[in-house]
Amino acid sequence: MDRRQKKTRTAIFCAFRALLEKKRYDHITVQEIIDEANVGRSTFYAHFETKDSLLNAMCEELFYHIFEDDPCPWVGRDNDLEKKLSHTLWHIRDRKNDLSGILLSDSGELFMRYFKEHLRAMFEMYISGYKNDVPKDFMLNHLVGSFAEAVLWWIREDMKTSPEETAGYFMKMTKIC
Amino acid sequence: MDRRQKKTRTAIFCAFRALLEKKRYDHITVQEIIDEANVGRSTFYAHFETKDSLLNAMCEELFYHIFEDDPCPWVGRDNDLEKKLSHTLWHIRDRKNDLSGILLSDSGELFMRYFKEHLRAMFEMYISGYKNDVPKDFMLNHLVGSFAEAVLWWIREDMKTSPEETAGYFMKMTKIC
DNA sequence: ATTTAACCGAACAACAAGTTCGGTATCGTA
DNA sequence: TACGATACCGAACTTGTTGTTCGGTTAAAT
Repeated sequence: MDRRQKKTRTAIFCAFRALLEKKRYDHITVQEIIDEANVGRSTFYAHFETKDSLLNAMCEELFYHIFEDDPCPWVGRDNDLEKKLSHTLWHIRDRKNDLSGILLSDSGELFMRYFKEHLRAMFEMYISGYKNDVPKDFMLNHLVGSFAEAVLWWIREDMKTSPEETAGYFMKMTKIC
Repeated sequence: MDRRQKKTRTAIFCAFRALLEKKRYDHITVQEIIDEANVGRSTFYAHFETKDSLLNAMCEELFYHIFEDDPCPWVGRDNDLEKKLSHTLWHIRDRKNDLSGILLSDSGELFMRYFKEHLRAMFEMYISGYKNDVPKDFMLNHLVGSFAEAVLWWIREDMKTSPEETAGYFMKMTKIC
């Protein structure tokens, strides 16, 4: 990939992130993005079809690193949920700078959607063998929703507690062990 | 309030809801709303400053009925969380027609934000006396997030299970009793 | 050094937001 | 029933956004 392309792409991503911390997604204009990024109008549209495409592309790059870059060292070894969650939190901390701004922004829900999709896949694998009288997808929604909340809390607290401690809080609130 | 105003207001609300089931909030134009509602352009702006104002107004009307219309018959009597939650679910079921479309829509997160605000106030009251080594606001986020997920699941299932049964599922996943 | 490809930016058409205003229809009330 | 108030209508207009086009410029790759 051409150096210029990478430069433009990251400039647009950075500008977009910076703007998201200031205002809501649907109030941001392409004009503002290219001004902030110092990029020509036609260049923007050479990279992304629309503002929505930009959103998608950024989410994919962002969450790829957290969930798919690393082949889950605990899968197949043991089935300790707390360990898995800590592991995930470590990855999230690695991406702190990229993540915290947008997840805490006015439009955080947009990114949360992608985040939850990945979480869902993770928990799905874990609870496949679990048995109680609560419907499977109820459990899944519950775990995904509450863990996502935990991550948000953690970011808001500037990640002062350790990944292990934070995962511990989650386990202490959840009846599944 | 003038009959004509009420008529216009509800026509706009209905149109807005109908459109939300078809497309995302930020892709809906004022033009589409007034076409769907059969209302003049200037009339729309006489009622609402912007599309965002419309969103706010609709949320307020919607969640008012669920959370504030009824003076919480259980407050001060006992402290049974499960009862409180069932009670809330009954109210939600009353508003099923107005709620389900928008909460399941592409822009459901927008409404969820309001919904969670109310849930937060509700849980806050409940856990004020509760003690364990998990931070208070972590607990609050956890409960709000996971109960919101429970409601979404319930709506998606077309509310086939009873409010009591559904609240029971929630309690079975939550370590707080 | 040369070729290839990305970037620039001005100009443009299509469309959306929000305002204004004179005219019409409907409401609440006497 | 009549009358005054007021809500609604809709066309026209300004301003701002989107997405495209194209000829010229700059920088990467080899």
